Amino acid sequence: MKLTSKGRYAVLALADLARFDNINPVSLRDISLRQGISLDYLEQIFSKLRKKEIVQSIRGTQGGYILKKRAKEIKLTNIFDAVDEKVKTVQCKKESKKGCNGKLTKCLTHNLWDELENHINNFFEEKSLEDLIKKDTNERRI
Amino acid sequence: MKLTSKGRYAVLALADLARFDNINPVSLRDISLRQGISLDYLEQIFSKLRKKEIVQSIRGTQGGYILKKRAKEIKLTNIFDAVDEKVKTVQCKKESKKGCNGKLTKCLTHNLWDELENHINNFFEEKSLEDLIKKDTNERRI
DNA sequence: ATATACTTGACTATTTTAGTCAGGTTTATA
DNA sequence: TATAAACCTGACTAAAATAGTCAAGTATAT
Ligand code: FES
Ligand code: FES
Repeated sequence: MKLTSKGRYAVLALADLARFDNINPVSLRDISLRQGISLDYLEQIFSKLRKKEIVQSIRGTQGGYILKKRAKEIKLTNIFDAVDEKVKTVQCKKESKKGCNGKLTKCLTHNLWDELENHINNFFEEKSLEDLIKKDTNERRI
Repeated sequence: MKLTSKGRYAVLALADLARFDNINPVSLRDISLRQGISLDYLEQIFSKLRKKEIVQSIRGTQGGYILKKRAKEIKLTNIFDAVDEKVKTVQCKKESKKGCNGKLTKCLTHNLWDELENHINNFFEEKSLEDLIKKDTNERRI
């Protein structure tokens, strides 16, 4: 059960962006250098973030990205949703009445995994980008 | 971020085992048939569970496995630990002082992922096998 | 003009997962 | 004591997912 680097990078890059956002657009090149993430990979990620209206792009020289919403309004849920990082604990299709291997009833552990999924998603619903940069500023990191 | 089937199967198989445990040893063949898990795969899993003293094997005809501890005392944590299903959210080594890409300080998101890891592990610490079969018996499933 | 920086889609190496397979050993029971 | 049920072990492998790379653009501030 692990977090993929796509999700991890998306949040990291946005946290970086959020810190410089108030001044100028931030170029992916800068984020790439500061955070050690491949530029090409960042582009893939930001393309998705833009489509979900989490960031806005500004083209041309001195261009870059800015947040499209306030940091407080961007929850981890929104970010993960944008980059298709999803939490999946059950094996069956959740909507279906059928169980794990096409059985007629849900398996012994179905409810447990469902609870787990909610438990994790709650965490993502609660945390916003703002929480991240607030905490960080206190500790003075780069 | 998803649960692997090794972890899912381990818990499912143990839940099945726990329900019949009071009478006779339960053979992997039975679990395999009831839960639709490959016998060979189950053997791999139970070998690990045995090494961590979660189950005990009884060889020969009419043999099988029984729980080595009370269902109440077997937490999901113990099961996941046995089968090497681990929660991994940070990219860096947790013990090390260094950050994500060998940087000198921890990255912007390190604390966040660490919180997440704890959040998930708390869930596993709280749930025992007993919780699972109790809940199930109420609902009469197979 | 031109360099900077966004944009897109296809492609690929690596790693992880989810098993399979073969060849054992042990022991209850007929 | 023969035999079949069931545990035991390690090596192997196909498929899926991940984590990128690469190529070929377009837009715009200076
Ligand atoms: S996880 Fe849903 S039925 Fe098994
Ligand atoms: S996750 Fe630990 S430093 Fe980035």
